Amino acid sequence: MPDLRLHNSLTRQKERFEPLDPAHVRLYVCGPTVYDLAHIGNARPVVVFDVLSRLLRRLYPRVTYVRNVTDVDDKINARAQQSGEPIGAITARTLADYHADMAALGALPPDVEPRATAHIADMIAIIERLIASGHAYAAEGHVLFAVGSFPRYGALSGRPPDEMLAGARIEIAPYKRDAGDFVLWKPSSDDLPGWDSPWGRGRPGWHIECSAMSWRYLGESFDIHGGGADLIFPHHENELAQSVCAFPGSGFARVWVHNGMLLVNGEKMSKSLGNFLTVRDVLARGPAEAARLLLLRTHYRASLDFSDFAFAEARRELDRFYRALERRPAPPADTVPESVLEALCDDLNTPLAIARLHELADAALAGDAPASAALRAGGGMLGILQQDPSAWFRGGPDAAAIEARIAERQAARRARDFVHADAVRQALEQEGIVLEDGPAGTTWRRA
RNA sequence: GGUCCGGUGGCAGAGUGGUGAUGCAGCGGACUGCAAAUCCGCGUAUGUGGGUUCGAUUCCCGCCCGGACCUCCA
Repeated sequence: MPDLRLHNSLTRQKERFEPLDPAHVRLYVCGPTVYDLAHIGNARPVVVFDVLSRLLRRLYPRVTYVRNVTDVDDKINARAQQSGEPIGAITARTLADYHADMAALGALPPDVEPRATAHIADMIAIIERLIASGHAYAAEGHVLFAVGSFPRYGALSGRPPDEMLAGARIEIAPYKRDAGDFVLWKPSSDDLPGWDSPWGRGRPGWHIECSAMSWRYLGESFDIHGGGADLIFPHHENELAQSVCAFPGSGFARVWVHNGMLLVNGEKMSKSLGNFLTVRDVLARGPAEAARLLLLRTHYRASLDFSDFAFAEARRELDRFYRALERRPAPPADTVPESVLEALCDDLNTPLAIARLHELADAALAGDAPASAALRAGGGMLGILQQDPSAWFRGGPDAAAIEARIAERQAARRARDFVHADAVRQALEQEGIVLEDGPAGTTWRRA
């Protein structure tokens, strides 16, 4: 079994992964803020960390994967105000949609999916600890984290605190001691969600929930913290500062893993730019499995330019894999080939793992049944190639009607009426159905 | 402006201090009634200028280009 090596954003180096407790690996990933449909950029970390969790489960006896749900947030409040829909309804509906979309992309649910609103007491407990230890202060109903109290502030994002503020385009609230201080707790007016606290009725700042929920489910120190690269600053920097100051001596997350951004036409996909493509949009254009493969064809830390062309290409690649599986049916096997495991263990090199799958597909097409079994098992590590090839090629409605027309063509061919036979072929081709004549008869697939 | 990341064939995309993976597309051939698929074969790439080295795509420096973060963001 190869050693797992991961790139740690904290050290900016690839390091050998050594769990705090080899009997129990703990992973925390930042999840969605539930106010709108997930876009394909939101799906990238889900798919990436799904692969990481599958790999960890293969390598270690027990893994706890926590992914939070942010269900208290000013974007949610704004959405509710704008549409008139109650906050609870928005978050419940959006979370259900999120679950459906991520399941369609083949992502397994995390072990724990805690919601921020269910952990207000944990957040208050951490804030109290921070105040007691001099790392936070209350001012005008707010509680702020004092960045000056934490010398290592800026280490994760690589920004010395003073420089960090020079170009910041934020208006500095007058009650802040230091321009970089950030909100742990803020007051809520009556029309906004709020909870009673030692500082009055209010709601949490953005970062504190992750400190609270990771603490609650994984402890003061855990192994891996994941999320999008855009979260490094300020979210993860702040989270790290809060947690380490609240629990002195703890290391918080040992390894920080960040996925690169998804681009559309060379620009970052983001809600503010309005150029986002929802997972739904993507699923309407092609198979979910092709979307998943597309997300894994690029190394997770690199940026990935989403395009229809790449989506179609991913689909053709899957055609090849499923063709190999169909030609050489293999019993289910869960012996993941070493070549695939080795690629994944090298900082989750999914593009290389996919290249290794192609080697197996070649062997399977040449008649090697064990290679076919290995292909399916290796695909399983990536969360692909688990469906029946027949469903991949011929799934969907109208199968019976298509079969009937193929039979009609076969009759024509037997009668050597090739004009009629070709007319049927062409008609089906117009409908996106490709026929393949072989020694065992004619088979078909959707192009 | 500050910090960081990256520039590999037509496209996508890995690895590597010493003959440059893999896929898609393209071309030629085999196979096929015709196709499709498959198989065989072919071609084309390391942004740029220096440095280190016997040798650099790989390490170092400058430059150019692209992107991210510094504000909600996956």
